[in-house]
Amino acid sequence: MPLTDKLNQRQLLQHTVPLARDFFDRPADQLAPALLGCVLLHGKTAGMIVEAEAYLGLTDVAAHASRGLTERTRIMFGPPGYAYVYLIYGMHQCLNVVAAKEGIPHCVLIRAIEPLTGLAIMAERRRYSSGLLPGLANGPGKLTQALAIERKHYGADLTKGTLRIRQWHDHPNFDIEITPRIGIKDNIDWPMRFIWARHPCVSRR
DNA sequence: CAATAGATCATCT
DNA sequence: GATGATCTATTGC
Repeated sequence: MPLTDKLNQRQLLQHTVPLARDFFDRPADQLAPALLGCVLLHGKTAGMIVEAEAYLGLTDVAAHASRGLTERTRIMFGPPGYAYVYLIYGMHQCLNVVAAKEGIPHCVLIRAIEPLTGLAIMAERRRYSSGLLPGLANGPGKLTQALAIERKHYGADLTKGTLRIRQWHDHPNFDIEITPRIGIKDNIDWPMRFIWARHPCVSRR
């Protein structure tokens, strides 16, 4: 049972518009819900963001940037709209979107997408053959592998280029559910995980 | 179904 | 030298 694209590349570009830099210029807890429903593209593959977590920089012990500026966290201290990509558990890449103004190291972790175009390419990259849509990119490590996002994309400009985020001309209507974040040890009760409510492609139902 | 072990390495202490 | 913003396979109920 091969997965079929919901849209082709032309239709996707026709129905979406680029995001300007100032779209990203807000605190992470406001950017995260705003990114739900937006489309993340890389080359011939793309998916709609359905789950994201906010990390609030210096005021958030769970955030990498809370312990200050290092070689790894440098990009978060710069202007918004750039990619913060890092390796976790020795094997998975995680994609974050830098939020807020220069000097304020907020970011949003993209945790799940609904695959829209290039599904066959994504399935091949993940060696995924179950034919079930939800499992293809419902997790931070799964989506980066499906979209071939790696550490070389650290610092990529997400407003343009091959790795980028666009917004629907007609933004979809949906409820947002907010829960605590996944997999962290500090600030575990903070409700900073934003989910497209009842969407099948969210991680950890 | 839920719980858990193991894989694996850049980054920071 | 320890530690993860994870995933998968496997075990056990």
